[in-house]
Amino acid sequence: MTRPEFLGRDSRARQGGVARLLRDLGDARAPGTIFPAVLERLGLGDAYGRLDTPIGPVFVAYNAHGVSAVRPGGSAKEFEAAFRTRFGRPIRRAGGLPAALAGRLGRAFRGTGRPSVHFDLRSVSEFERAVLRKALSIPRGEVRPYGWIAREIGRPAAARAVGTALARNPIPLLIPCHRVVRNDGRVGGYLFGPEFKRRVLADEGVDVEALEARAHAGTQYYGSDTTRIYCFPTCRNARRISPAHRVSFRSAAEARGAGYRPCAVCRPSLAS
DNA sequence: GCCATGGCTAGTA
DNA sequence: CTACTAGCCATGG
Repeated sequence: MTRPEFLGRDSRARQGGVARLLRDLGDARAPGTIFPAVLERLGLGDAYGRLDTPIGPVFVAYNAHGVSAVRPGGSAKEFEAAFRTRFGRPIRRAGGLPAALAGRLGRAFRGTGRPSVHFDLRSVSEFERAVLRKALSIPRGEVRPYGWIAREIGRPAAARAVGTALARNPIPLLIPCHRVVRNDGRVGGYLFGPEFKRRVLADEGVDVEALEARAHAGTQYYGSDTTRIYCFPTCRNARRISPAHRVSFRSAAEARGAGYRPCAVCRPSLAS
């Protein structure tokens, strides 16, 4: 049996004490009906609060392990119902979000400062965790294809499964599944609809029009004829290429054929 | 270039 | 085992 894994900088430190004890109880297969009740009694169950963000109000659920769920808009009742359906455990409304958490969340949603929010991803599979972790590495203002995530996590043929994994992202927006797009540059699907995805991306500074213009033109990569390196067009390096030195490629094969090598930052392709 | 269709894919309920 | 997908690629009009 594999140990649960958590994302976050000091996740190791969080595995001590009561949380550790309770998790071990979980490993010993404590009955699912008792386990949440114990957590609840110790104040370690899930609570949630509402938060205003640049893209509107969101509900955020959290517990001792970190943020467990996020959902934009809707009513408190809907959020509670969705949470219970998804996780099968109770949730209670917090009077207000703890000040420290509210501060971290505010910075995370605004994209300022270093990321400092922990996530509770105990309920997701190994594969989904790998996908979500990789999505987390896509910088604000940039996008990467589904197929890129698949390659990066060592499952180059699992692009479609990456889509289904992202569709089940329990913590959208904070884990930026909206930054994952189709290989041809089109925006692709989203939990809350493609329009919402476009809006969030635009809010982060992505030029969605340019994205689609490139899809239209069949441009997948930009290269610099001075460095002979090619990038995803939204890569921070690609954005520094002056128009005079910028070259468009329709495929990695074309770029390589022209003597260009992949950017080490955005890693547009790993093999051949 | 567009769109539709079908095959193929890997992971989940 | 079946029946789903926020995909991808090739093909044909």
